[in-house]
Amino acid sequence: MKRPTLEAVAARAGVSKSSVSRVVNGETTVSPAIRDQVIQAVRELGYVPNGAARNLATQRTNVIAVIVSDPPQGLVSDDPMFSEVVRTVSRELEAAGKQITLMLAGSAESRLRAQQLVAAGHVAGVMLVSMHGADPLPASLARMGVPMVSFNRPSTAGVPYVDNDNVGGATRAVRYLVSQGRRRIATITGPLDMIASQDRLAGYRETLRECGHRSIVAIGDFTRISGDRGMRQLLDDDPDLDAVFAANDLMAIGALRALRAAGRRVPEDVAVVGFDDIEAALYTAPALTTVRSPMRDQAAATVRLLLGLFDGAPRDPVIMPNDLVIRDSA
Amino acid sequence: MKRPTLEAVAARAGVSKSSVSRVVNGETTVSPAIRDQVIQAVRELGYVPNGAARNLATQRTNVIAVIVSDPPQGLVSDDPMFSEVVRTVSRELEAAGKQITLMLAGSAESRLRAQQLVAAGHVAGVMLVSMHGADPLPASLARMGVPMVSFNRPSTAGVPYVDNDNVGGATRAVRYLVSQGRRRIATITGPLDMIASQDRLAGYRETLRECGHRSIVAIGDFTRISGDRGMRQLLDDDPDLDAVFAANDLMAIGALRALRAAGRRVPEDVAVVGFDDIEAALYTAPALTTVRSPMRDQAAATVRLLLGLFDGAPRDPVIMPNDLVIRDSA
DNA sequence: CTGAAAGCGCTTACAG
DNA sequence: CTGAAAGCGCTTACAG
Repeated sequence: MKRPTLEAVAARAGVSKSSVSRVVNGETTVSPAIRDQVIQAVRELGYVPNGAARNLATQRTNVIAVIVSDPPQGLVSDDPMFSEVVRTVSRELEAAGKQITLMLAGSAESRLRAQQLVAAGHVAGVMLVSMHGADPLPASLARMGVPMVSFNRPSTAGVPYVDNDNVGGATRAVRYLVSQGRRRIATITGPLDMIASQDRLAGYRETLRECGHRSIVAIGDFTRISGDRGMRQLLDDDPDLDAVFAANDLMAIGALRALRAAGRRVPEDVAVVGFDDIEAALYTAPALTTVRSPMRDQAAATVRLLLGLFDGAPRDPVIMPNDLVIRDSA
Repeated sequence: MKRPTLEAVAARAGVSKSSVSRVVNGETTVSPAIRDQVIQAVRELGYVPNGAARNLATQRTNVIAVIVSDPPQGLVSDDPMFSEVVRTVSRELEAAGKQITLMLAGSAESRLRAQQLVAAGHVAGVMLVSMHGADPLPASLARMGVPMVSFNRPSTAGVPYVDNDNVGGATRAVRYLVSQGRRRIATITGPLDMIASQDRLAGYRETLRECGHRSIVAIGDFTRISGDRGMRQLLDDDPDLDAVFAANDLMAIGALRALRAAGRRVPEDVAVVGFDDIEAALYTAPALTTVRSPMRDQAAATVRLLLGLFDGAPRDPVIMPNDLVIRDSA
């Protein structure tokens, strides 16, 4: 049972293919009589236009590639931020009539596949999510001239992006700790090849310097386990520390576990501040004080930025504000 | 700067379009001489076949639609299982040379969009994720004859699926609690329009009945907050309960918070067992005893099942085993 | 093994 | 407003 074609509809309605095409595409230059017959025939036959044929004829597609830089172990996609972003992005994109093709571009071969997809003309636009600085993909896609935006500031210049105020957020977190009388304030960073990690670390460093305190740094990778390990290491290196700023909530959760294991009370002995305000932050013991990043808004803004590109809208970066949510851990 | 076509390659290589097509598609019936010239020309021109044209000519596509039943609030996609499944599925599908289009089909209009996509011939196969029982989508897609599998047992008969042993897992959890001397064992269920929830509840009920204990049930929806609320309600209704089986880890995390707030010690006063063994289960205080569901394997198996459909492989359901992981909460 | 030709199902100037 | 015709860029019998 083959699917009905435009031609079948035309035959059924007793009009030309051109007219059917016009009606189907909502053009207004069609007489009501013809329109009705066509609509009738479409309904009777259950006609739905063939997507491939349409794409070929128009030389367009409405597919947006959402490319998530995800290493094989799945560090990124384990992050609740990932779900949040993917969900919001697909909802918004769908609402705009776009189709989304999801690509996890962690390996060299998956990056190649992403390039092929764009090269094959399958894709009208690209949205990059959490690219690592060293990733060559943004640059090579940019060279192909496909409209592209990035969720998070990418290291490739010239790609429009949306981010939240990472430096400012870290600054607020550290200032708050200082204001609470904390003096030995450590940090656990994200992977340093990501701009967000660099910015949060910069905010931390800068603020401590201004306050005349020294930096105590452990390098993590945004996973819980790296937060746990980072915290243990910090405790080893500097048993007298009285606060830690984790560059995301997942690592803060790991740090809480390490502190528990070490018998330190939170916040009495060590204050803990995270970053992101994922839902889990409400369920830790004690509940996590953290910088709330406006992921949903940020994702929606990224979609708008991409959609705007198709209409020649300005490509200016968007930086969204964030704020400190004070709970019980600091 | 237009992209080069097959025709351009043919001209450059001094051969026919047919030959170029054959080489590009890896057919073996081509003389080495021609093959080399074509490969050379392809390289020089940077030729990549136009996807739409190919799809139209072959009447095929390699796009797999991954349809996630996600209500507007995003209950499902908040779940770490979601990320895990989406990640594994896309990795496996990509490895098989398939492209994935992600659809969050929570609303009536997004369901319609999914149908249109399939009707337009854009999709070679469909993978359903966590459909609610009442969802009409599986049935209507099945009617269109598109190859389809479901991650999780769907309520629509005839759709091949992969699941894990929900009844067995719940049974193991409850048996363990009984073996530890617990007598008043409550449960917090998932949304009851999902088969997984029904099965886990059935396992719980059945086991308690066999042991001569009565059921104490609160209805949740797989979110942390519903676990918290469910637990409070259970505590109100039956202050003497000494154990709770949460139908997933997220709700167990919520229950832990409620128990903390109520001043109950875990596991001394109340034992808690979850289901899924998400990574967060390792970071709760105390660490969560839970039924480990083999999400990654299950996702991979679902992909294999779908791929098998294209080769006429058997459509038998696959049920994967799970096991109880004993930690500190019970 | 190779090539000319038809066909996939649409859209879109163009003429009327 | 309507229709005939060309064209989008491939694939694939078919003949040689």
